[in-house]
Formats: sequence, structure tokens, C-alpha cells
Amino acid sequence: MRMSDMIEEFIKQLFDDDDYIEIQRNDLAEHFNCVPSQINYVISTRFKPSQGYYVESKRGGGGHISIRKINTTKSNYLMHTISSIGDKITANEVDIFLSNFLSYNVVTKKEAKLLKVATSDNVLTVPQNIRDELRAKIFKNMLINLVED
Amino acid sequence: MRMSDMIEEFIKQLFDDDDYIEIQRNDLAEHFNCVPSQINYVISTRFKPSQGYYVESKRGGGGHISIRKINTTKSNYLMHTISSIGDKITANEVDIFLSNFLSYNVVTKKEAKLLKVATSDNVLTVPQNIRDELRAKIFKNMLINLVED
DNA sequence: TATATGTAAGTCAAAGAAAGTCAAAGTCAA
DNA sequence: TTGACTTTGACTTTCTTTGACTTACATATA
Repeated sequence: MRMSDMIEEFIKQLFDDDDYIEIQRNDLAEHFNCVPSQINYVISTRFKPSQGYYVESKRGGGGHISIRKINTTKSNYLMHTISSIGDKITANEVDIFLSNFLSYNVVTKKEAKLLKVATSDNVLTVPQNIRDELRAKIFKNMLINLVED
Repeated sequence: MRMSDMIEEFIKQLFDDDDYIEIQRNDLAEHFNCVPSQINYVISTRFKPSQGYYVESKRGGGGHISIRKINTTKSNYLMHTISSIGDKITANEVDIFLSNFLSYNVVTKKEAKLLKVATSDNVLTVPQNIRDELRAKIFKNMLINLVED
């Protein structure tokens, strides 16, 4: 397992039942025996706003990094997601959305699978230059149908 | 015996009793003393969705290729449907399939909606001549994901 | 108060690690 | 002897790890 994945998991467990945590970058780095900037990497790739987290930090003595879980209703969440997607989207970006949907229970496993496969590179065998556009269209339209009435 | 066949067999044995495995492309290539891209060849020719496998991968450090076996015991109905669909399918034909699925409770309403919208003409804004092909691809692949458990 | 010092986080680019792509070359059966 | 399938390898892309350097804040001290 990757170091990044372990750190990600560790941080996520810190939340326990709360939606707010504070961590010390250097302590965490020491705990995992990695360079401090590794923590930044994990945070910037796994705790982005688009993944449902809001991050702040303070430098200097007593400095820290705080992470807040963003909670919204399912419909709001989906609607917000839909409008945040531009004309193009990569398969990877879809993946990130889906894993967030799943962790917020916005979609079922099966629905996530459907979303995933319908937008996967394997399936969208069209020229590169229009693939991400087509994917965005399919993805957004499918999501619209998941918004509760 | 061909190298590809040996690799194929080897991978299939990895499943043992599970329906999910992860492999390291480079390790496997080394094990068989072949170039890594040989593994890609084996996977792309022997582990296609149409052959009951779903493949994903991650690059970079700690990267891997994962293969999921599709459980065929669940619904002959869907499997039969999938194999009855050719290279092309119209939006109308999809509709007919869907209403059958619904009346046999093979899919939920939401799933049916997803299937419909992901394969609708509105969404598949690609040239006419490839639209029905793309639709068939998307539709069949989505169905495959509904078959397995 | 202004300044110096220490503490902690941020940035960015290079190096490393895997997997993907594609086309050329090889093989083999019909 | 052609055409489909296989093997090979050079090159590309994606993701992760590392570390040198920078910036910001807190506190002690002149």
C-alpha cells in the first residue's frame, strides 16, 4: 500500500464522528517517516473541496492544518457537482467524484458502477479530442437523473 | 504453448476463490520474462468485459492493474440480453429492452433511468454513423455491471 | 516598540515508479 | 502467402516521493 494511501486513511480515521480535525504537519510526517511535504501532497490530492473537504492552516509556532468535512444534502450536493463540471471531464475526475458520492452515500454502489462504466475510456471509443466532452455530457445527464424529486 | 496463453492461465489461477485480483504489471512481466506491454496485450485480448472481466489500473508509484470477475450466476436474463445485442442499437431498441427489464424487475427504476439517459440521442452527440455503435457499447457495458453482484 | 529568533507550514520542481500506447517485426495456420 | 494473432521495445503519461528553499506566525529581547 502506498504511503499516501496510508496517510489518507489515517487522517480520515481522525475524524471519527466529528467533521473537523486539526493536525500537525511535522508530527504526522514523523509518524509516517516521510518528508513533511508528503502531507501536503496527500491533502492536496485527497482532501480537495471537490472531494468534500475544506482545508485551512496556520504557520509558525502552534501552527496546524485543519480539515473540515463539508456536509450538504444529497440533492444539493449533486446539483452543486453537476454545475461544477465543465464541458470536459476525464475518467479520473469521474472516479474522484464517484468515490465522494459513495462516501457520502449519495449514490448506491450499483449506481456508481453504472456511472463509471458509462463514462469509462474503455467504452467511449471515440476520438481523443471529443472523448472528455462526451464523457461530461453523459456524466452530467446521468447525475441529473439521480437528483431526488 | 504461447506466452500469452500461459500468462492468461496464470492470471486466471490468481483468482482462486475470489472475484477480484490486483497484479503488478512489471512483476508479472518479470516472472514470465517478457516485456511489460505483453501483459497489456494479454489483458486486452483475454480479459475484456465481453469475456466477463472488468479491468482498472493506476499508474505511478504503487500502481497496479485490478481485474474483477463478473459473476454470471446471477441473471441469465441479462447475460442473454447482452449477447443478443449486436454492434449497434437504436435508442428505441434500448427503450424496449428497458421496459422488459422493468417488468421482470431485473433493474430498478433509477437504474433504468440511468441506462436510458446514458444512451439517449440527446447525450450521444457524435456523428450519426457511429452513434448506434457507441450506444451499444455503453449499453452493453452498463448491463454487464448490473449482472455481476 | 522594533527586531531577532525559532517554529511551523507552503511551494515547486526534479527524480522515481508504474502503467499505457502504438507500430514494427515475427509467427503460424489456412 | 496472406491475414490474423503475438511479441517486442521505444516512447508517453500519470501518479508519488523527496528535498531545497520560501513564507508566515509567535515570542522573546533590546
